[in-house]
Amino acid sequence: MKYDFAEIEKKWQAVWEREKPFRAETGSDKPKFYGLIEFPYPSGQGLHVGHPRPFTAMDIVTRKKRMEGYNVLFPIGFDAFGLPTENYAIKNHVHPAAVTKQNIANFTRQLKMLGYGFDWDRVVDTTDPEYYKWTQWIFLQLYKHGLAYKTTMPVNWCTSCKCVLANEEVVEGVCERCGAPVIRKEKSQWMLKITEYAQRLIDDLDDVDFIERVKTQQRNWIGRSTGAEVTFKATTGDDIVVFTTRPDTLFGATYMVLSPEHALIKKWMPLLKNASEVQEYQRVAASKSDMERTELNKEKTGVKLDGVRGINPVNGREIPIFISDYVLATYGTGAIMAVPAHDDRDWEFAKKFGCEIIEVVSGGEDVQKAAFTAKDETGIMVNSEFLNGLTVKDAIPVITQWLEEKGIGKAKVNFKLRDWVFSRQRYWGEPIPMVWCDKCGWVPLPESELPLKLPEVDSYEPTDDGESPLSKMTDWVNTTCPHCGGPARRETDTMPQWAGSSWYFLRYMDPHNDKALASKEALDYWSPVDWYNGGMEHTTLHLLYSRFWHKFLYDIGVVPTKEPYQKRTSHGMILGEGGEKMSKSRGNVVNPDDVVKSYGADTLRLYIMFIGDFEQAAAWSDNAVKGCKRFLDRIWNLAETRIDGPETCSHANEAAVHRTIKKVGEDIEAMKFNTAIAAMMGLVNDFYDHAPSRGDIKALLQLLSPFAPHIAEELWERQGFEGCASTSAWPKYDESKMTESEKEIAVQINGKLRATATVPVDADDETVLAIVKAQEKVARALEGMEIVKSIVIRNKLVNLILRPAK
RNA sequence: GCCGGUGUGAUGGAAUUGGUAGACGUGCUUGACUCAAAAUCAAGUGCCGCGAGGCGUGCCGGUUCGAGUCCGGCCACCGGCACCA
Repeated sequence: MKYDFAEIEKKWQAVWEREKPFRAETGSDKPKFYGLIEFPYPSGQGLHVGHPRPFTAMDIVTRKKRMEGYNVLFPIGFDAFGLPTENYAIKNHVHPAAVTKQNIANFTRQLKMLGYGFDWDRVVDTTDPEYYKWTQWIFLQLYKHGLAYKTTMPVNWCTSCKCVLANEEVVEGVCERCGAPVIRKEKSQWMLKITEYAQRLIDDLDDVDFIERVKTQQRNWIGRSTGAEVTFKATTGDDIVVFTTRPDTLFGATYMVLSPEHALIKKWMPLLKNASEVQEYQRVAASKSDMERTELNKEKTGVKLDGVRGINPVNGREIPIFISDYVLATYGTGAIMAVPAHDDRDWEFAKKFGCEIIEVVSGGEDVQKAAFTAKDETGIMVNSEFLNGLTVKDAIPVITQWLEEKGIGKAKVNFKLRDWVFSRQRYWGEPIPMVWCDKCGWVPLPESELPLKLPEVDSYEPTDDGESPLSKMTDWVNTTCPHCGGPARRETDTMPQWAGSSWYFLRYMDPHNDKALASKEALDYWSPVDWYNGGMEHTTLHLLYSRFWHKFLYDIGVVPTKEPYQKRTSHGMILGEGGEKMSKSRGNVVNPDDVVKSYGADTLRLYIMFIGDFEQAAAWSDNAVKGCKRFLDRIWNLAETRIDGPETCSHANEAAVHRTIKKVGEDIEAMKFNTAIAAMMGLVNDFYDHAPSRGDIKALLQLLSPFAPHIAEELWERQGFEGCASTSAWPKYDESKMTESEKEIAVQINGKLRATATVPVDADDETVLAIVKAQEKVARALEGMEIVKSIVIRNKLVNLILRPAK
């Protein structure tokens, strides 16, 4: 009979649907294993072939863990709030909830079609009021602990989405999602104080097992720098506080620069002789978008304040003050001391504006020609009074202590990370459970009133004036103050998409709980997530946000661990046939439905794992898919009919079987799925040379089961093995059975490969050398030569170093 | 500019971590089966050379009996951050 994948896959999916072999049991005695994948956004296009890569990978890992005796939690859900659904709803005049329901049904069908061992009893949907009740609850806790606040500030505004974006959602000046330009807009926004957790978000990376590039990227984004805050006096008597990472260069500070938005400028304006010039510069700077401001980094601009000067606190020298947009209002104190001799940007500015350049670190080239920025031992302090002769490294603590003693400065740590802009002016998101009362200010909704449900509205259109569609719902907006009972208005902005995904992995632990986001028992049992695989694109978004929320929940005693995820890995993208990104416009999109129809889910699963290094991007190839189908066909041919005999390995295949068990097991743990599959292919090739025994086939089916579960189960049944392949015990290997009695080794002469020789395994050096020297090729090479040195590497090679005999 | 990564046949990619470079898959060539094709099975396939042999892991050098792997110096591409003081 032919391998009828369609029939087989249908059959086993029905069995799994009925018998639920992948259900996780909270509180079981077995060791627990919680494997997590990023839950998909249920878009109208359905599953993309990119999805099965991380999904299949974690399915394989968890299926193996289950076979190893773990109580596995491998859940799935839907991150269903978001703009594409809302936009689709607007365009087609349907309710976003209806669209969401439809899309989830389609995704569910596709995920089941691929045979994933999810626990389908734990599905979560972020748009379900029973779910977002708890998202709102967490927001209220953040508010009550002073970590949510509303403030008016310039924010990133996407001109196309008509919505505010978080800093993390702006990539190179454009919207991360739609690519439209982002401008700055002054708006009142809910903010979350992620900056309060900046240090811990960096520190605790040391305790988790994340791949290095994830850690580096997060550290980079949080952007910690150490230095000092120093107070300069102005000639007006005002304090100008600056932040510097190079307090050692303080004697070289020859001017100061304030950001155009700095508060002191307004105060000084009446004193300035060039006030109109300064105001004009401020106006131009304000009108620039972030993109313009950063793109225009070729030429520095600025204006000198005429009428106010600064005083360098280390030597009392009066120095000019400039305003320039190369100093950012949002970082440090919005003011800097400029040391042109040792900072490239300051140097460039000084050259243009004719500022003095004083060398205070020697060891570089002429500082009049270029700034000398080295911070290592190569530089020695000069022109710096009590710092002279010290290295930069040694000077920093000395000057910092001096500043502290004089009361004009102190050591300071700064972060690039900004607080999280948490409001969105859209409909399809969680309502923010806050009420504005003219008398009481912002008042949180009582927890008993959660969930605060989204009202039905006629139009989901975002408004051009930047107000949420909810603001037009006067019935909903107008309410009473929970505090004083007077008239009040609801907040009409909604939460960003990242809200629901910041804690969903907790809900999986106890998804139907209506008393808490999850029971203490479930949280204690399942926390933390043991292994979380997801995309690199979420490193400074979802991954960072959810670590922040989790730390907060830990602080208020809701969750038992400091970190949500013990291990984080990441997969590469699946590209189109030519190596280009898949897109509708290129016409190179591969639909999983089509692949499953032509080749079956098992082939797709196998191919997507065989396609290349899991962490690297890989291009789809229709031909290579066929190779995986061929592999399954060959297994089918071997095992379709029952092989009788004892369930032990055959003599001919024993070593290969044991080696493959070891290799596949280790490779799954290391996410080297491609080589695990290659090893199984090699074993099947061996079976074509030496017919497999009943035991040989059993081991193969068990190894195959996590990768291609349907065919493995079908053949398992046909062979009449006990139970199911997917619930059988993962096979064990025996190191002593892994090697044959003889081994082919390399024979080198003067380091060059000249022959090979077959020697008994673990033979002693003399025996090996005797065999090698007896080889014809070697004997010929030895003529007229003497052996200077013989190197024997056991079971690997022999290297003979020769020279002409005297 | 700073940080991280990658560079191996026609091609996707392997290489037990210093020990026979190219596993496994694709493609290609040849043979078997077939009227034929597809499918399948078998053999071959790094480059140059009829051959002996020589060359070969981005480039140049070094360490070593031995380097894809280690060290020094470059080049190219990809990703992150970026007037962050």
